Amino acid sequence: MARDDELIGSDRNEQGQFVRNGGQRCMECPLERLPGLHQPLSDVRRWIAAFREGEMRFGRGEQVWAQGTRPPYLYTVLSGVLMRTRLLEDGRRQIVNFMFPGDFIGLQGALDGEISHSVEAMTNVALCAFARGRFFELAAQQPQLSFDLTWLAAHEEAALEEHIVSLGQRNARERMVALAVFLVQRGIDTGLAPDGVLQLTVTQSQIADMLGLSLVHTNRSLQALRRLALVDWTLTSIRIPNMAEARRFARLDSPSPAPRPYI
Amino acid sequence: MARDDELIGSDRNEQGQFVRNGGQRCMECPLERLPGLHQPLSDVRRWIAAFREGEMRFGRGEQVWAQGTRPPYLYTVLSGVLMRTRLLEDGRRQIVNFMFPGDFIGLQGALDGEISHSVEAMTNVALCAFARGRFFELAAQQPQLSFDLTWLAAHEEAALEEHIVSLGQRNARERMVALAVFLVQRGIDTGLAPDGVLQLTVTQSQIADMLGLSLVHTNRSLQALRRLALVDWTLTSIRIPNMAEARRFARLDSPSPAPRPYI
DNA sequence: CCCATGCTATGTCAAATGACAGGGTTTGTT
DNA sequence: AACAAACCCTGTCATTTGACATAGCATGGG
Repeated sequence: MARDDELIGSDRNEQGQFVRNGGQRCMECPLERLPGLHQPLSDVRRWIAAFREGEMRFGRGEQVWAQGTRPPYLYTVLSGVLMRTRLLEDGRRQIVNFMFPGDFIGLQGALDGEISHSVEAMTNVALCAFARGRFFELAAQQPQLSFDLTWLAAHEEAALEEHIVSLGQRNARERMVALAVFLVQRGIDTGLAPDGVLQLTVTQSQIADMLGLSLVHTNRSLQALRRLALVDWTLTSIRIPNMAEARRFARLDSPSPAPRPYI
Repeated sequence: MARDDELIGSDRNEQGQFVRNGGQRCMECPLERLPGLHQPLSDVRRWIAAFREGEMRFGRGEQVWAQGTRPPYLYTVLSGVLMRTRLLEDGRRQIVNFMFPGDFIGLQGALDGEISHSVEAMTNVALCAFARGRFFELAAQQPQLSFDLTWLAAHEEAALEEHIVSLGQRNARERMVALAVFLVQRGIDTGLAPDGVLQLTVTQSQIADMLGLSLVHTNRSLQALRRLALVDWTLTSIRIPNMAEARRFARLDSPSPAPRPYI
């Protein structure tokens, strides 16, 4: 997992560390090297560099956003993995989706007041921070970026759609395989799983909250999948011995190889 | 349900009727009167009028888009209700979401090649058709529209998020109530349920496919809700006697009253 | 070393949900 | 009247999933 230790910390927050900086570091953006991303043109990049406010860091388990609040910043994920969760009043929790490097956090926050979900870091993460108030400038001045943003929104929508299909139509084991395939694929695309094994700490309780299953049933299903040699999912890693077979088992379509833009 | 009979039909399709026209009818757009929509400025509207290609009509049950194809047009819903569905190879079907007047159909289609879902008319519908190929012009020339599009995408995302919470955390009855509240609320916002009762033909089999339940269990749960006087959902209408109580039962947040933009 | 903590595993029973089969009702057609 | 189609309802039984209780197993701190 992204281990970003050399913190240039300045402003201490109750959660997260803010690193104000003019943006010249954009020219050595960590997203440049990632296989699954397509790079912005250099003048667009200059504009992004001027737009950004600084960098933010959070440790595993820290909340980046809290449901029902009004976020001051929007972010692009520079490194690490986060999850988007929703809480019901009675304590039930649903994990809605995941964010990998290159993903944009905050469309909802940009346009509405309060956000309907929380965002929590699953690993140590580094985020590129933009001011929420200046969001409209982006659409007005940079049609390409606005287009990219719409692209990201549409693809996020497609991912949620897939998740809905899982929850609605697939049984416990199929759901797990579908989720594992999704995560590993995103890991490969963003350079977090170069060898096809995603090193990511996910507890069974988190898996349960993603898939809408009880903890116990999650445990049993994981064991079954391990026995079937379909998915080997431990606390710290996800391994899929045979990707094609896993896809077939969960009745997943073949992956779409389109490179993602980022901001 | 929208009964648009005075067809000025010209081009007969195997499904749907296309009405080519320059767009002067935009100035008497049926979306103008709807309570939940916020109207575009008049110069933006003129631009939309020039952008649009014509009008398309479909009857209940007809497919507007088929999963896996490459749609030539993008649409804004002028009247009627549609649903977005996904099919698994083995025949299982998941209904992903619904489209009401003012909704934009096609972000995914605009940006990718093939679309991952089908779109089917639940009533007779009229759609405003835009050419897919000219989509980028919109972002480049009309920042306000591009912004609105992003707004719609973000809110579609929020709706799917809510749906995921339902499927993942709520039991059968709660899911039904949540769905009923969602549909009736959208009906009220778009003028389809002025008296709080949504006149919309939905079969129990469709409800089952939205909620990820079996047909039989759907039937029983519907009856239970009728007995509890929470939701009275018949083949042709949805009535919620006490909205506040229904919301409490399904543990739904209060509705966000933000008016939607449209294109 | 002990202890606390957080996570995974297992057993037993109960509740929710699904599968199958069949009957009833409405509506439209001949 | 007869028929068919599409939908809704009900009974019975099987399967999946959840609830609760408990045990095991690492890891880290004193």
